[in-house]
Amino acid sequence: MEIDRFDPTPIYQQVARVVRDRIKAGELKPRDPIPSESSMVADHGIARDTARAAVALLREEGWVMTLPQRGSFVADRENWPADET
Amino acid sequence: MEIDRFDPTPIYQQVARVVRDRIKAGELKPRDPIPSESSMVADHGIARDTARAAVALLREEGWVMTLPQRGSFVADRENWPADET
DNA sequence: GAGAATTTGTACGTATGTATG
DNA sequence: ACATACATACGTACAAATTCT
Repeated sequence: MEIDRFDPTPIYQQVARVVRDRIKAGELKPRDPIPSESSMVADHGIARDTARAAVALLREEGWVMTLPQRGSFVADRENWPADET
Repeated sequence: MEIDRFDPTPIYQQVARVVRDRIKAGELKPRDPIPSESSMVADHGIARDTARAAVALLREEGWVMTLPQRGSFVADRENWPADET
């Protein structure tokens, strides 16, 4: 189970972790699109707010970049954070 | 009127501008609390989402800092942005 | 100390606008 | 015309920490 609602960790952080782990694992490569807000909502049964918060966190951490009206994409390796999570 | 719904500028940016202008004018000084989300909702007739977005913007710009469960406060002068707005 | 009020954090739902494919 | 995708904005609810009475 990727999202655990009994885990006190905020759901948006859990969702961010799922995506972050996929990036770290190389499953999602630089310039690949990450799941859209809508698909996160559908996949995890979460609210749009929560999906947006997850993406915002990943963006702040430097893992992804968002192009308005186009989507969010895995950042190029130069922009990846060293570790911090 | 401070908030103009016919102005295409996003409302959260208009609200942020109101607070930013009060800081610039010295009406709100470093370490002073800025209006709470609730009071912004009441004062401007906006949703809490919008108020939070305004505060988030001011925080990103460096004008204020937020202490969880306490409020948001005008940042110390050293942290004020040069201009950028 | 007890209880109420305040304030931010999180989360859900919904709708409209705008841009792109 | 239609589907996709993000941005903005409305509403609601509860939790946790702090502050006030």
